[in-house]
Amino acid sequence: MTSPLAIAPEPERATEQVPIGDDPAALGLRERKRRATRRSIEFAVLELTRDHGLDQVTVDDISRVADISPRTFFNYFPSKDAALVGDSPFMLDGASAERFAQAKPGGDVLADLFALVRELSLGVTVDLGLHQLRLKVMRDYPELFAIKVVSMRSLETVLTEVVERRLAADARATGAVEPSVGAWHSRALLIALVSLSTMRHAWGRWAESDDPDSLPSKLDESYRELRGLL
Amino acid sequence: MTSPLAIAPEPERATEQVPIGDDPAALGLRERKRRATRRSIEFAVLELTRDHGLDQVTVDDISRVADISPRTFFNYFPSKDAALVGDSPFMLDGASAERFAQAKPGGDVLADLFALVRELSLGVTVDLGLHQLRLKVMRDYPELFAIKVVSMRSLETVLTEVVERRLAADARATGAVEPSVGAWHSRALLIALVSLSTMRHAWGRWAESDDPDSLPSKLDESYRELRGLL
DNA sequence: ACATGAGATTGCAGAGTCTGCAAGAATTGA
DNA sequence: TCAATTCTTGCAGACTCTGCAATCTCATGT
Repeated sequence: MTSPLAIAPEPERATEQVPIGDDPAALGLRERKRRATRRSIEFAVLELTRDHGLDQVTVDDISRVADISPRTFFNYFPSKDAALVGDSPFMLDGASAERFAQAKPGGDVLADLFALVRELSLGVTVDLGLHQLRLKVMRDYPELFAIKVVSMRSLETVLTEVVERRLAADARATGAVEPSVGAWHSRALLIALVSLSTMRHAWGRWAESDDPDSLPSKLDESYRELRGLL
Repeated sequence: MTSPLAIAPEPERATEQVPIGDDPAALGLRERKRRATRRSIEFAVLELTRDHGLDQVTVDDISRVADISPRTFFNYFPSKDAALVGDSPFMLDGASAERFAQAKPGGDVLADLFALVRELSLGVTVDLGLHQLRLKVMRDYPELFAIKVVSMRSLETVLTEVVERRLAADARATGAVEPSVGAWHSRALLIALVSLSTMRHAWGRWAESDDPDSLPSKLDESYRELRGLL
């Protein structure tokens, strides 16, 4: 074990150089090859798992199928698990986060947060085949959900931070002086956690469904159900 | 990797023979030794981590400090991580679960569930020294929270199942025919997830605090804050 | 007290994950 | 085409974890 739960993707490749909308052909040969390799690894690990079972797949197997050396596998993923679960479908970009953090005060923070997440989910472009294969495998091995959840841990941090900023801005605007900074943090954390579990709920139902485009609507449903709970 | 995330404690030791209230001396020598060994392993891994860092601790080190063979380590814990995070403080026992599942219909499921969890948390008897050491280490390495969360995955399953039974019983009693079984399951899952994230919230604040007995009150606070959100 | 069996500990061999390093191959930009 | 950069690969090595079989310890009935 290097550090427990090495799941996050590679330590941030430089995205600066890559053309924004990641056009198909506008990419250099290097980047295209890299993506292809990454994809073939993800396919390999999923197919092998589907066909032989979660515990029966070794990095050697994966590498053989993906046609790379075992060493190269670890240039792409920090662990076997990471290749299995893939990246988080939710990626908060700075601009949206800023907009949320500085929305007009007095609004419903939870509702706004969900609107934000929903918007992000619209931008999710999944590789169809990969996506469906992954969902199928995850249905067979629910343990993977847990890994997936852990891989979203960074999202928890980011969400908490942005909610905290929002709460602070709100309070500043309305003049309502909340007790302490700690209280805001606590509240922000709770909001983030509840949102995340609702996202997880939606995500799970999305995984069960057969419509890869239904994530936003699942999010809506889960959010509505959440409000109904209370 | 055997199965990803081997974190759950040993495959259910027979609890039948052990005197109910696990009295100190009433236990056989065997059981007492076993507990001592387990404890010394947990201590060893935490102390080593505190002193040398999460990534610098090997099973060999742990075994040396705990004075057992490396092989024996794995007789007690399925993985290094498992020893690090220890058992879940929440353990749903059959009787309480049953009582919850069959409570009078029409009640507030979420509230009842929290009452149940709160009650469980009262029964948590933590080894003071171990507990505080663990919290200290977890403060230094927040990644461990993620592992802890994963280790509570079984709780998610159990909670969902019991909530589902409760919902079913409720509906049967009131005659209100919910659409489908799937809807119940979905609802139960959401309730379980939201409860878990609130528990996690409380747990985190408990970990930050210095009062090892404050878990129930933290749960109350988090629950109240949750209701305030909506 | 003693024999017997169930349960625990240990060493060993072996499979598997993951890292650092350095040499060699491919891509890029000028 | 040349030089800089970036990738891939093989190799050695540290570490995690499992199955097996020998040995030792505790529990139990007589």
